[in-house]
Amino acid sequence: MRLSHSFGKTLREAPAEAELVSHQLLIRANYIRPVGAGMYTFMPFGYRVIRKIWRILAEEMDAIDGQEMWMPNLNPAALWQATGRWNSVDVLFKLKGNGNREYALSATHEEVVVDLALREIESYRDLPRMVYHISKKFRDEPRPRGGLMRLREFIMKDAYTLDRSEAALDEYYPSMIQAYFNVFNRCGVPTVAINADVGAMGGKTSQEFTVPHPQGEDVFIACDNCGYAANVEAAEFVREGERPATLAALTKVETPDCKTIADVAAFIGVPTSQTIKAVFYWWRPRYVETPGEGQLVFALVRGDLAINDTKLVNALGGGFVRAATEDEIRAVGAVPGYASGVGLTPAQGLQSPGVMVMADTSIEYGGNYVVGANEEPYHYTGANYGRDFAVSKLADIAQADTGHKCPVCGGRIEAKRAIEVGHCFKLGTRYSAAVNATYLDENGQPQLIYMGSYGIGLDRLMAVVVELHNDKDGIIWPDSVAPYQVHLVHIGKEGDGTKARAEALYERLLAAGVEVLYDDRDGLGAGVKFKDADLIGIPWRVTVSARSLEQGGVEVKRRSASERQNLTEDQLLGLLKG
RNA sequence: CGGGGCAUGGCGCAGCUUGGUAGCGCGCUUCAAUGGGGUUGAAGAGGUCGUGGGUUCGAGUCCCGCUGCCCCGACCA
Repeated sequence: MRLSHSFGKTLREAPAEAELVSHQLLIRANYIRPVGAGMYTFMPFGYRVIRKIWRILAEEMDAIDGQEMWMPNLNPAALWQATGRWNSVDVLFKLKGNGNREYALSATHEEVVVDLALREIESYRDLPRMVYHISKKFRDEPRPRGGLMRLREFIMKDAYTLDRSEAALDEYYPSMIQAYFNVFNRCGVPTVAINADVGAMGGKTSQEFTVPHPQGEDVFIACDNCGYAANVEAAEFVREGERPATLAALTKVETPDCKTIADVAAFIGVPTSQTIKAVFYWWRPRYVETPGEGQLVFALVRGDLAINDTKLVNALGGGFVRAATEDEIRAVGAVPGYASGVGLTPAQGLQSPGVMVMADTSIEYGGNYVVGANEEPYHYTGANYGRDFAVSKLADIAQADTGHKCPVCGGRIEAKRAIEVGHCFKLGTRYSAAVNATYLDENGQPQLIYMGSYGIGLDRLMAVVVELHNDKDGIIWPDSVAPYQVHLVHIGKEGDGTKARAEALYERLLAAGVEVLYDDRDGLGAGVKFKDADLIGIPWRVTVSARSLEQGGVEVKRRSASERQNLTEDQLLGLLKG
């Protein structure tokens, strides 16, 4: 490619709104251009990087018996209604065609795949199968951000496995995990696989592939001692503390202006771990909030811990929660700031009368608590679980954090930020059951197909590569995903004969099958061309100039290194081919 | 959805406090010089100041509405 013919150009300054390094560099170096919030055009260089990642993905998927196909991005509403996700996936883009026909833009492709499986898979002889495709996904994200990090329209490799049984899926699963590590390693992105919440995907378990990064959106828990790693939405930890030997009497004390745990603990003179925090949520079964649907959920956790919403939802068996309003709280007889389970009658379940009181198991690891009196401005001291208040359900709903005890080895865990670049889900029969996708086993009996789904966002992966591979001058692409292998730079003035030599080398490299970006622009100083080369970040820089010719040929420099060496053209070809 | 910020030429910004018909750097065009780290000089092109309304003799500037974009949070397959 001749730079003199390339579409678009590099920018000296990035747009002010670009904050992430990858965002700034990808725009400055002419890889991407913004179109709207969460929408980007991949310029020619950028698209070449996407194609490189594409090829790596295809190779790794093919290596584990994957078959690449291509599914539509426009889906009939019926497909999504059949699995129940038409109304439960909040980020689903919905649109209407002529008349009343409704469609969804593909947010993912479980629906299409399970519908295909329903039609194509008849016998156990048709299993197992693995199909994948690389195409656009559309999600109405409330807040796109970070350039390519979170988009409304993005490119995803999504693979789907169809198996006879859970055991068969379990057997295959590790090869997919390995393929994922291969993909990320080949792209120069070392990842950590962590246990994660399955979220709206449904299913049993999932592994998230993340890259530790200070500006990542995910928080995960890691144990340096044993290697335990999990997303905070799923991370477990050991509750520490003991029940006191003697239980104090329940005593009401006046606590003026004590609306937070810290206030109360300081006022009474106890550690926060000797208090119980009460948090109110409004739970509803579907994302869409309908008046009259849903109910208040009262969540309790020991005062030194915090509640994790996702864990709470899982403990409730699904649905959605938001913070309850003050009116909703008062309606059940609790007082915001002075609330506790004392005096409340816990419901047996979501459908039963009474107040749903969810408590973290941590309240069992302590006692003689300071809790709200449900009366302003009073708290109780000496409150004990079981004697003074009851709960609907004890569950693991507290968020693990730095300093807590590892559930595996008892070591100290740490909370870290990370970017999620891939996710593997064991879906089980979540989708096949919804549409009754079955096969006939050896006995002629219909059995549900076991599914798995496995995604990698190409755009986000590209951004992460840049986050990990750059310096003050620009991008430093790993060879595997670089848009070109060689950045050929010509420096010289008209009539000095250098241009002809550069042109000849360009033709020779092309003939040898080398991917070359050739800076053939006339009249530019060496500084401009070198700055652009550094910004664009192609692995090899090859310079043809009067100086290089005097020294016998071409000057060769790795983008990642500072040394330069002079080689003959033959040596250069040998280097690139070797 | 809650909080904050921004919107002036392709990009980065000034002008707004105190209303008087828009300016700087980069980039772009032309010419000349330079020719190994965003080089230099000269001459140019390019903006109904996001949008709708209001106040005013007069609005980029003041007031109200809307839209878009960015950041934090919520949310997030």
